[in-house]
Amino acid sequence: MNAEVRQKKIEEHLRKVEFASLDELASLFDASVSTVRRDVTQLEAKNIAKRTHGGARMMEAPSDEFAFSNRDTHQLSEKDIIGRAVADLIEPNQTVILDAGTTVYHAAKFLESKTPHIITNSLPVANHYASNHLIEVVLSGGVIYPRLGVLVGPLAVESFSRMQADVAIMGAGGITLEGINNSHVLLIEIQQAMMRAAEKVIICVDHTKFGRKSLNRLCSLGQIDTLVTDAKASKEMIQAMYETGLDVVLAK
Amino acid sequence: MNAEVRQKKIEEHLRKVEFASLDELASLFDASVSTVRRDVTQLEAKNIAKRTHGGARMMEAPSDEFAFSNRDTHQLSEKDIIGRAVADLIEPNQTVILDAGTTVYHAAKFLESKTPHIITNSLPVANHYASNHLIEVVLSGGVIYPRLGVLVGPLAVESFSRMQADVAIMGAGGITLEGINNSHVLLIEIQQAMMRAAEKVIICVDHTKFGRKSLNRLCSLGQIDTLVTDAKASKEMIQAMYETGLDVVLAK
DNA sequence: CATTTTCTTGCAATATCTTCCAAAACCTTC
DNA sequence: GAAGGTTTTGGAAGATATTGCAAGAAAATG
Repeated sequence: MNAEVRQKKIEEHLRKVEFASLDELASLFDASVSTVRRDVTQLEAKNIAKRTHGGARMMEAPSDEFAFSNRDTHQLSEKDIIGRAVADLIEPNQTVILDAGTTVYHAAKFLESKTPHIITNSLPVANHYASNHLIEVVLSGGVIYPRLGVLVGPLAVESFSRMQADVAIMGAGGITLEGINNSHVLLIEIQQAMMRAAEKVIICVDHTKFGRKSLNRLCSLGQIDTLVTDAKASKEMIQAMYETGLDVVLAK
Repeated sequence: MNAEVRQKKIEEHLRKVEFASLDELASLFDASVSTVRRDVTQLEAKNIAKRTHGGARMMEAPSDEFAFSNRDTHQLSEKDIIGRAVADLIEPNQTVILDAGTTVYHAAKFLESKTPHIITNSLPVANHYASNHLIEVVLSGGVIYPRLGVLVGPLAVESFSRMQADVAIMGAGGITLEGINNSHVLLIEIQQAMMRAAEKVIICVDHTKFGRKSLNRLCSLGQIDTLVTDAKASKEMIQAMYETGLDVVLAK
């Protein structure tokens, strides 16, 4: 079997089972353990999977965890750094749309001092401000998508189509020179409504999202105003994006 | 079994049972006590669990951070009794509107087995079901009213004016023979929209609400179908209400 | 305070990983 | 299609990580 095909199959399988041992993968796709180990190593380089001792785990975009009980403290601080940089871009008392990405959630934590008006479809963000009397939070309606705590569906889209905001702060599943992607179809429509409702669009992603293509296209780079990421992001891609006229902010 | 898989399973198990002994974990996942001890140590390092002598405890007890949920602990068991009685009135798979009252919140906890479709403007109710894949929850839009975690305002009213449901379960600030009252002006409009959206209206109040007049009138007794309360409620008033044709349920 | 349970530490057995190499498959060029 | 080179594959050897066990230390129990 072709290496590329095999890796694709491994990826598919991991998407289904989340974990798999190398033995399991080897027998499943009729290759030696050495071979699937190499495959998984390559998948890891592409940020698709994560190698573990004896197996591999799907690299679910960390934005997929509603609980935000993030295990990876290393990346958590990175997201905090990005979050702080995003908050620096916001003027006091602006109306800000926040989407449901984890990176965006971390940005939300640093917005408090700007006393913004917040519009969001993220339950975690809403909960974070729910007991704060000083900050007005508007929650869009919608169906709760369990794992993420995001409000989705027509009600959510329609809510945003009638809003007006100064800035939209959004996450993404992946970013390439061709545009921005998100792995969840349901979120695309909402994010597009958010973009229409806001005068300025800020995308914040950590470096692992660079070069990563997800299934669904959100928009081209020309449709956003500012990109905020951390210093580990690929220098070449950042340079190339900067040359397209995009305002790129490297956090910290 | 893979170490990572095992730790994931331990985490899941702990999320369910909150506490677990090392022996229990060891036999459950077919590993030695030493191994699960090391696992739990790692989970502790990631701030997921806390080690105790002989076992492990989940780090974050799922708690509701909203004011009302711990405000009245003295009547908590009474509200639970009412809540159970309300849940008994619901058929499986019905579409149920839940408002943001504390008594209603307690009813929500007992609805799980009916796999209802839930429509609500209460953040605590939404959070309660947010991670449950089996139950569909629609959250209305609106502005968050901080202390209570209720969604209010035109967006909320409008959301409900476009919904259709089998039952609406609502709380109240006070109830007399002349009708039902609520102290929060903002909620009245929403509750009226809820009533219009539902075929059947259930009001649940504990006995302290009887004879209590609040500032704002919600509706007359004729506009609701069922009243659920506890056994300490005034016998005379209940008898009088029963004679008007209202279906009164005494919980317990 | 003695007994029991659990914890820590060190160690040996096992499993897995890395690195290297040779065989096989594939590609290029003639 | 043959010759020569490149890539991929499977496996072996030593390095590393994980696991289970045992003995002494620490903590809980009554």
